[in-house]
Amino acid sequence: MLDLKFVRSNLDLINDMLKDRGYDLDLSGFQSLDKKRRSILTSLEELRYRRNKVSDQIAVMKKNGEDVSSLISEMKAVSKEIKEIEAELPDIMDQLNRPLMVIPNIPHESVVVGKDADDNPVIRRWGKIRDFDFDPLPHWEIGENLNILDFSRAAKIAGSRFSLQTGLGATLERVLINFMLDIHTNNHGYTETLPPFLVNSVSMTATGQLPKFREDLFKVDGWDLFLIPTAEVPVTNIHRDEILSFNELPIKYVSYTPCFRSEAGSYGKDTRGLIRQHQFNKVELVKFCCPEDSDQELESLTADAEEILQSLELPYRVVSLCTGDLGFSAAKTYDIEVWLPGQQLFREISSCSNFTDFQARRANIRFRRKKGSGTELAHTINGSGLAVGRTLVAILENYQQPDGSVVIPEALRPYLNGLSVIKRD
RNA sequence: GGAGAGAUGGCCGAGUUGGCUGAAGGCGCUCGCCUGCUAAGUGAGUGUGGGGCGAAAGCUCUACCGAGGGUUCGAAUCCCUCUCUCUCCGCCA
Repeated sequence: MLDLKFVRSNLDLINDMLKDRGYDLDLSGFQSLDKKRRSILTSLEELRYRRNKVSDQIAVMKKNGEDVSSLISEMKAVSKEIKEIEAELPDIMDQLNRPLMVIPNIPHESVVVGKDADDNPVIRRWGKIRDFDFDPLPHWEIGENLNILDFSRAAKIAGSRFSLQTGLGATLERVLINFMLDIHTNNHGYTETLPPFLVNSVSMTATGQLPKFREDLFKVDGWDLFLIPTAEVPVTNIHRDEILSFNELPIKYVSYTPCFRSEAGSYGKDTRGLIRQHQFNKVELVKFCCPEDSDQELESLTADAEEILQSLELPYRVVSLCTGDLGFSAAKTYDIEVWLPGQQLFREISSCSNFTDFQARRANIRFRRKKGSGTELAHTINGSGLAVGRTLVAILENYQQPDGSVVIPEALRPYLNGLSVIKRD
């Protein structure tokens, strides 16, 4: 959410921004509505002032045994008027908030103006793309051949877009989670957290999933609970409605959670394999920092995520999302895309974003530079470090051998009692 | 699921016959003084959101004592609903 005062006085800028992002939003009534809000507020507060004053007066007069009946009947009318004006306010606030809740964040000045993913500039590439002397298979064939991925039984248990991993397929997933958590806690200084996997609607609103993206979420019937689409939601909400102290910033959390997404609107897309699932595992990095540091903190968080791929020796590239591809809450986003030789494409494996104060304003996450000074909104940054299932996919496809076996990356072998290759049973 | 108790400022904790209590007192914290270090002592300050005025510092009004309603001229204090916490029982990993 953007600042009401900022929007009020920068409507032209906002409109240009919306056009760059490809949004169609009419904000023409905004200023007059806000003016109305303030005039209502002013008259309301004047009436309250009178009521407070006279009520005190009544107390004193009563003590002295004076007659207060005329004042009371007068105040009765004032109170009635206050109530009537108060009743108007929620509606006005709602009308003002509705556009405010659906205006996306303002892109960082470094973000390229563009239409869609084709306009995303590639920032850097890492690793050498392997030359295969055979036709590399997609991971679903590798996995089924090795008996570690079973999509048909997953469909029987839960339906499409679910997966069942067995034997080393399950172990590898678990080991990858540990591997990522170990690197981020030991080498990068993140604090590990294990949050609730279901959250209430207040939390979902604070991080921006609600009200705009309800159809992407799984809701628990009969409860005010949703399955989290990413650990970003519970972890960012750790500090909702808090005032952090300057010297504890930046706060850095790493969190493994399963993620649940309805993938509404993606029918027919990536229907095969582990790429687009209703449930998947992710290790998420979340930072809270002060405004002047957030650009740099995004860079370092992205580098922290990249280090996982480097350790696993998986080739990737980093792209910077253009205005048309940028997510709703983000001011700037780097997507890390891993190379998948079985499909001959780069596939997003991490999305690292600086939300500036956009999430913090909704979630009411502030900090104070020193005792007695005012509060400021913190900046929030997060990114995957990494999507676990897609990392497994990348390993299967990049490390596959002509005989159908898959070599285990060196860095993972200590986690697997030295196992160096997954072979057919 | 059943029975009971509670929710006040960064923390602890008063306030429950409704009215100078945005909130006593204590702790913590910040700034100053004093004591040649440390400890102790001492003075002052120390919530957030919103509105108005102001270039700013600031001044002023308003709201907030778990959340939302209600009663009343007036509510932290009374009534209702909800949420959360704690204790006991039941159940369970």
